[in-house]
Amino acid sequence: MTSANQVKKNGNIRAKSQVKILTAARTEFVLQGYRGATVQSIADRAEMPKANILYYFKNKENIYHAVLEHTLEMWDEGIGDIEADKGPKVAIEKFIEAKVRMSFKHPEASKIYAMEIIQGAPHLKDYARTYQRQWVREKAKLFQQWIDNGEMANVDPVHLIFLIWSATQHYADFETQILTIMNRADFEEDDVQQVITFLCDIILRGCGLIK
Amino acid sequence: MTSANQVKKNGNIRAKSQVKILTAARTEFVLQGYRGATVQSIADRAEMPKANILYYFKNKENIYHAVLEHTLEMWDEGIGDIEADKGPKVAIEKFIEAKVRMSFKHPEASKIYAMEIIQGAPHLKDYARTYQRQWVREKAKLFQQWIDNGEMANVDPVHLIFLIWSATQHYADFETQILTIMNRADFEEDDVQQVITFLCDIILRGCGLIK
DNA sequence: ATTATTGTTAACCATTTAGTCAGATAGTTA
DNA sequence: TAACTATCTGACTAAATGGTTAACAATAAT
Repeated sequence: MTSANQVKKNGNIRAKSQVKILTAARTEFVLQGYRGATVQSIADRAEMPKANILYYFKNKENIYHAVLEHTLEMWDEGIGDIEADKGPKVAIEKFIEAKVRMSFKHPEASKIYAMEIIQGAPHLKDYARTYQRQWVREKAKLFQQWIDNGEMANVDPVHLIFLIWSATQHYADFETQILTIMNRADFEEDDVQQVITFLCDIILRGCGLIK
Repeated sequence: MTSANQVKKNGNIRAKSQVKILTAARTEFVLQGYRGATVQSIADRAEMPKANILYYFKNKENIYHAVLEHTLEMWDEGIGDIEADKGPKVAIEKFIEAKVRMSFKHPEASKIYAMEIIQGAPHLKDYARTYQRQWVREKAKLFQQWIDNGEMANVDPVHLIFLIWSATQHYADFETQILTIMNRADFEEDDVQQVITFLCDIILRGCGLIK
């Protein structure tokens, strides 16, 4: 057996175990918070002995860091960028759609991030924060150009970004409440589409981009 | 000394201690979550011995319940109702303003509520949930009437309520992130006013209520 | 076949934590 | 003053928790 295959086989067990652990951990961290999630509860959910968990991750904090990192990566990827070349209407539409789909597809990711921020982002490194500031600055500048060109109404670009973030993430973070209010057990594709339509409609009109 | 005064004096110590404890507890619960906040940490913040805390509240869960209850009461009061008699424009304006002011004035209240919902509302009794469903139904009906009368654009009333909730509460829950992005240490009255203006502007236009 | 590496697990330990309790102190009433 | 009640607090306990260790099992390399 070649060296490459060997690494792959070992790596497989390792990778599979880690995924299993991180999946269980993500759920526990959402359900119980950082302190409330115990290594034992993660082990139970992953159906492994506790010691096995600590064989793959040195300690609880490392598990959390891995979960957080994975979450942020996925979030970044899934949302991608705002496409500047097709004008504000398409840009905002695409962005809202991406964020709404992300919220319905991976609510736990949004929840973990939300809890982290609510508690004052104690585990988030500075680079994550400054990176975000940079991102917002950049996009705000883009919106401002469209405003200056008369392509959209004169609304504060930074607050517009906050509005889109909050309105879309709400469906992930407040899932429980929304399901209760709508008297539903689960969301379906129709619901997702309806939210996208609603938000695009109202925000685009709010920005003077339709009608 | 009369019996009334006696009760008042005893009640004063009791009441004052309880307020001190609940204030400290609220902060700890926001910062560390339910499990992360220890009775000792609450005691430290309240500058009392731990045993004294447990003299006034039978156990940790009782402290949390008291915090939660107080939070919900305050939230209800502060927001009040949607005033139906002056039409949709004024109603939405007033509602947004009340919610934004609340978010900036009592961010911890919103944060505790948000964390509770994110984790699946494990401590929230059914009455709180069904009460909310009732509230939303009622207000949605009101919006629907305005829509049917041609007084505002045809937007989904329930999602409109979600939008206003999310957009306003965002400034409380994501305080940390927003301050970082805006590169500020604190919010000032001007910021509050700006948010109110921005949100009213964009949402009212989104509902076809201005321009 | 033997050795080395990787994975698995029960048993154990030190520390933290919620909650108890008995006794001290201060304030109130008769 | 004496009895009574509310407040306060250090010292304690039982359970839970994060993490270690040492022995064992499976797999791969030589």
